[in-house]
Amino acid sequence: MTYREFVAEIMSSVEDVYRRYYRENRRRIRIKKEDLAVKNYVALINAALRLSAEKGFQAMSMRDLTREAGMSMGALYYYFSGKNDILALIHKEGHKFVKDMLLKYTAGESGPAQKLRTAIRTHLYLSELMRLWFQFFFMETKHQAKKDRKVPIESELWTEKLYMDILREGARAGMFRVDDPGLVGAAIKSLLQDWYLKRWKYVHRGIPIEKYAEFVIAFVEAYVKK
Amino acid sequence: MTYREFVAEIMSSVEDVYRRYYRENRRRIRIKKEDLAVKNYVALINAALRLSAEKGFQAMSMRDLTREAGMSMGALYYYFSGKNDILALIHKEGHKFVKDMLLKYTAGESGPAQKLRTAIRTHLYLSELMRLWFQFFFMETKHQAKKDRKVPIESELWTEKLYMDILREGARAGMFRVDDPGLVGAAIKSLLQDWYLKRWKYVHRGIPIEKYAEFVIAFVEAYVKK
DNA sequence: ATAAATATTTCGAACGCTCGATCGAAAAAT
DNA sequence: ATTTTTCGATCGAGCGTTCGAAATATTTAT
Repeated sequence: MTYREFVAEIMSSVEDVYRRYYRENRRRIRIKKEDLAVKNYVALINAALRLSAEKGFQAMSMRDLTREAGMSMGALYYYFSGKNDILALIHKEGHKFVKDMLLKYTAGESGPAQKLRTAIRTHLYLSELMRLWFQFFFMETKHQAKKDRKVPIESELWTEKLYMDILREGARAGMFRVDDPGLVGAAIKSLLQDWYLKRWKYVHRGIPIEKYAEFVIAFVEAYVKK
Repeated sequence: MTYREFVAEIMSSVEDVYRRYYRENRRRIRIKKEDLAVKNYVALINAALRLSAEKGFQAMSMRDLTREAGMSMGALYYYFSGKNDILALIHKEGHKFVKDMLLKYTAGESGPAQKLRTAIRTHLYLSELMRLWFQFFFMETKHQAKKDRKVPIESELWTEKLYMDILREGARAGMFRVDDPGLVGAAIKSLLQDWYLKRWKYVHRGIPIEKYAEFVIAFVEAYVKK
């Protein structure tokens, strides 16, 4: 599957993220009309992700955000009851979306070899489609209060476990040789992360995402192949 | 070489970093006594690195810094003419130190195979010894003005070139099979980075640094081995 | 050797500014 | 007529930086 095909398939599910957030938090949210809320959450989160990528979430002021989203301070506080709500939305809904998509795409595969390839490819494609989200996950996690670090840490461990389970399954089936699935799982995550954390490097060298996916798969398989 | 041995060898060179900074910037710096300056730069940068790791450089206030270093606001501004000077010191002197050490340790090795192993091990050990520096390099680069991103970007590309050159040398000597040394170099950097960016994971699992070094070397060699 | 004079360093209050958040009034939708 | 949403001025707190006075260290004069 090429990246283009992947995007075409998945694009429609994106707005659902905001609709679910609105429905789950109706009581807190002062806006009553769902469609209006969803429309403005899309604009606000896109603006917040853009500004956070530029200067960091901390350095982004609520005034910056209103300017970027074309909204006043007063209106903004009808959608979020504070700056921290924005951070929480991105982390919580974002990680849930990633998890759902990874599960959906890997569930269809039969053998561990093919499952490993599909997981890597889907994960990489997702990180490209949601580039600003992934960058946000990483950059804006470190310096949070303990309780706000829970979601990102659990998500990190969950995806790593996804890879570990595939590797173990392959080892049981006699297809892989894996002495330490934990280290290999961490290595896969690290290689995938490099694509969006050092994006400027790969863009500058003109490396297409499909080629990078092939490279990561080959790199990992060289180590686990019997 | 174990990590302990490496630390014992290198520790003494650390204070030199501050002494050189002071001598090269004497004109700007309002403190006249070199030893006093060096002593307080050590305390100030250590405090700045600790606070930056905790809450990020942006979120660290100059008042936080004076509290952590046991110094008043007025005194602080005798050592730095602004918050940005602190950032610049860490980036510039830090990267220079890393480069010097990598060169020093890899220069001694003869063949490309041994050179690759030594580079990986030295790089990893350095990142552990200077953990807060490396974390700072990564976290505090993204959101800087263009001109302040130059040093980190050049350093990233320099170390990657170090690996690329070793890989090419090995390919010429017929010892390695490397189709794309750029991608392999980037992958090595990514794996090394994971050690200090996701340190909590490795600490939590009780993986010693020597074991991780062996893993990275084995992982890379499995791919480049003919 | 000691006191006076000078140079160096430290101190914390104060300044101007921007921040996140609030609020009552205006506008728009129902 | 009522509800819902938007607006931008306003608040107190905290920011980076400055500054004149106090404290300390060093040099000079006696």
